[in-house]
Formats: sequence, structure tokens, C-alpha cells
Amino acid sequence: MRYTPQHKARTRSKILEQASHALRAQGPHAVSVATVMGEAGLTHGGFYAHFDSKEALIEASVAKMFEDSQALWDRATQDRLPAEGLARYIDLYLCTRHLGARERGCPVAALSSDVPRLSRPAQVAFEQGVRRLTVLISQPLEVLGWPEPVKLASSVLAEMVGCMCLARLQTSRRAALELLEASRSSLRERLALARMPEGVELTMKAAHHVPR
Amino acid sequence: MRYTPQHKARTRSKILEQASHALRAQGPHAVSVATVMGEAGLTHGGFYAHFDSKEALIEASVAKMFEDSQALWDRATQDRLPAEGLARYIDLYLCTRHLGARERGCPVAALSSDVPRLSRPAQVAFEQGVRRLTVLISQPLEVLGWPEPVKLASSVLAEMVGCMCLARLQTSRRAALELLEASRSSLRERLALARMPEGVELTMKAAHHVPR
DNA sequence: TGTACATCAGTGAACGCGCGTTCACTGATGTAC
DNA sequence: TGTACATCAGTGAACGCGCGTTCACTGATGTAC
Repeated sequence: MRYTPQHKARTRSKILEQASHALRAQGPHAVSVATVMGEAGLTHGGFYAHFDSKEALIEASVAKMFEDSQALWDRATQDRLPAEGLARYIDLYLCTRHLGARERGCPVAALSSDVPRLSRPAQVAFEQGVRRLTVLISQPLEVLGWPEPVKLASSVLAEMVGCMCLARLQTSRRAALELLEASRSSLRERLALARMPEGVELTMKAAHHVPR
Repeated sequence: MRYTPQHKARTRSKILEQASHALRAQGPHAVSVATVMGEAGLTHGGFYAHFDSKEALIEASVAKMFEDSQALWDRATQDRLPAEGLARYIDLYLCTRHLGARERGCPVAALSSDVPRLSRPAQVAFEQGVRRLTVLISQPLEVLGWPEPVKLASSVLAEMVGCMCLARLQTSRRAALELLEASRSSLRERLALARMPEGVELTMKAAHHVPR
């Protein structure tokens, strides 16, 4: 079977996508090359035509996850005023959808405790992803006149990540939703963002997209 | 070899301690029964005289970790006024020592992303530990007159946990320390806690204990 | 236009390895007589 | 007091299994002639 020139690249990105999901859902150790390949519709032997090793796959996956993270930010904030965009991003992050979508959600919340155990290149990719996200969050904060916007953005991201981790380890859904609400309202208050009107989730189509 | 009546219990708790360290350092998947037993000065075969399975070991370890977490709280807050004790706890949590002591530090920061992949009993033990910690934090907040102290405590714990996760994935120490400082000062401001005097770390002996 | 060959993404059996778990055994000590 | 036995925490070889990785092979298609 000979393929079109783009075929191999397309297969590679299919593997990457499955890997980035499986990684977040099951963790670096539990995810197997064979499973990832199987879910990409291939057999395990072909893997090494695309990646040098499982480690290299993880490194590439991390980079991909943060590209998707950035895309969520763009979707939440584009064509919006700073305060509105930031509030929207926080609401999209701390929402019910994201709670259940570990395999498609924020890489930091899904893999935080795995990072220090990953290869150095994977750690660096992670760190850079976090850095870029922090800078993105700091931009509206700066426009809004906050002093030390990057420092504040770090603190905001910390609460968002920590909140999602805590919410996801709840066995009761009600408790998880309460945690999300606690941090949503705490962040809105801290950042002096307008409170969303009641029932807003019903009218906000984008809130129903799965965050990536 | 016949042993004293307490001997077996002592061996068991030695295994538990090593397991709770290895778990936080390497994660549930990477930690092996043989290694844990080896570090407790035993061979792997004897493991099943103490625990039914690796899963049971993990469940017991989680419970132990949170007992140690509570002990840190007690050490930080006893014989102190509410605001002072809480500020001290936050400083002990978001300190340099804790940053590097993953294997002895907060179980949530060390294992957050592993929890959803653990057995149900381990998840429940984790959840209860988090709940107890949240209630502890809410107590001084209530005394200080904050409305909805448990909700606020959740938000505070979220920021602490998230901050430690973010700090630990930094490859640069300087960046990590900046993140810790960002959340320390953000939390002090949010909670209207007094700012510690400069150079306070040098005079506070307890800050140099390894948080557990 | 027709034929022989090269290409190369993907296949699937095989490998070595480390893991969790099992089990027959050890051997120092308490106990029964 | 002395002796035979029971106890049981701990030992270490062995097991089955799933993993990451390797490699000889496949076979549809582009290319050279």
C-alpha cells in the first residue's frame, strides 16, 4: 500500500491525538503503545515509524495538549473585552463539562502530579505551556490595571488548576460542583469581574463546547 | 524467629511509611512492592503477611498521608490565634522545603492527578482527607468572621494545591520560588492576614521542619 | 502501453524485562509435657 | 529442668502477564525501461 504524501503526517497526528487523550485519562505509566495505536486504528508494530520511543510520544503529546489549551483561550476571549473574556475563560475552565472531560481538558489539571516523573524534554514542554498560559491570563489583567499582572495570573491559574484537581477527586458530584462554584465566585470577586447573570449557561453556546 | 507482640505492627507501619513516600515520589504505577519492601529492610515475599494486595497498601498509605497532613496543621496552628495560625500554615505549605519534599509533603499536591485512577476505597480515603483539611482551614476563617467559611477554605486549599503543583513542574528554581511567593502574598491579601515581617524565615524554627 | 522493480506505511510474531502474586520453606522462640 | 513440638514473620524461587521494542515480512502503488 502506497499512500498520498500527507498520509503519514495524518496518521502521526491521529496517533498523537489518541495518545494525548489516553495520557490524560490513564497517566503516562498506564497508557500503552499498543492501546494508543489500536485506538488510532493501527497495530503496535507501526508505532516506531512515527516516534522513536514512548518517551518521544509523550513529549510530542504534551506540546499538542498545550496547543489545544491555547485554542480554548482564544475561543473564550476573541472579540471580547478583557474582563468579559477572562470571566468567560474562567467559567469555561471551571465548568461541569471540563470536570468530566479529563482526557480532553487542561493538561495541568490532568497530569500535574505526573510531570515531575516525566522525561526532561516533556517537563520543559509542560513548563513552557504553563508559561504561555500564564502570560495569556496576565494580558487582560494588565489592561484592567492590576499591578504585577503575571504574578496575579500565576495565582489565578493555581486556583483554577487546584480547584479542578480537588473537584475531580470528589466521589459525589454535588460536592464537586460546589468546589467549582466556590472557586468561580472567589475568582470573580478577587478579580472584580462582573457576576454573570443567572441562567447564563443556557444562553452561552460556547460553554457547551468541550474545553481542550 | 519469634517476635514480640508489637513487632508485626511495627513492621507494618514501617512498610506503610516507605510506601507513602514512594507513592508520592514515583506515583502508584511506578512504585513496586519489591522496592517498598526492600526500603523497609525486608524481602518482597513477606508483603502479603501484612497486606492483601498492592491496592490495599495504597489505600492504607493514603489514610496515613492525611494523618501526617493533619499533624502539620496541628503543629502550625496550636497555641496560636486564628489569623496567625492560618498564616503560618500557608507559609509552611508554600515554602521551599515543601517544594522539594514531594515524598513527605501534601498528598493532594503529590498525587492529585493519580487519584481518579486509584481504586474506589483509595479515592474515598483521599476525599475524606481533603474534606477534613478543608474543615480545619475553615475554622479560623469562621472565627475571623468570613461568610461561608467552608467555601472560602475550598478556594484557599485549591490555590495552595495548584500553586505547589505549578511550582514543582518548573525546571528553574527561581521560577518555582516566584510562584510560591505569588500565591503566598495573594492568599495573605485575600484573607486579610498580616504580612510577616521581613527575614521571618530565619527566626521561625518550625518553618524548617519538613511538612508532612 | 506493458513489465519488472523499488518504495515504505503498516503487520504481527517474537524478545527480554519487571511486575504482582504464590508457595514451599526457614528458624528462633514460646509452650506442653 | 529438659525435650519435642507448634507458631509464624520473613525468605526467595517460581509463575503468568503485559509491557516496550525489534524485525522479517506484506502488498499496493509509483517509477524506470
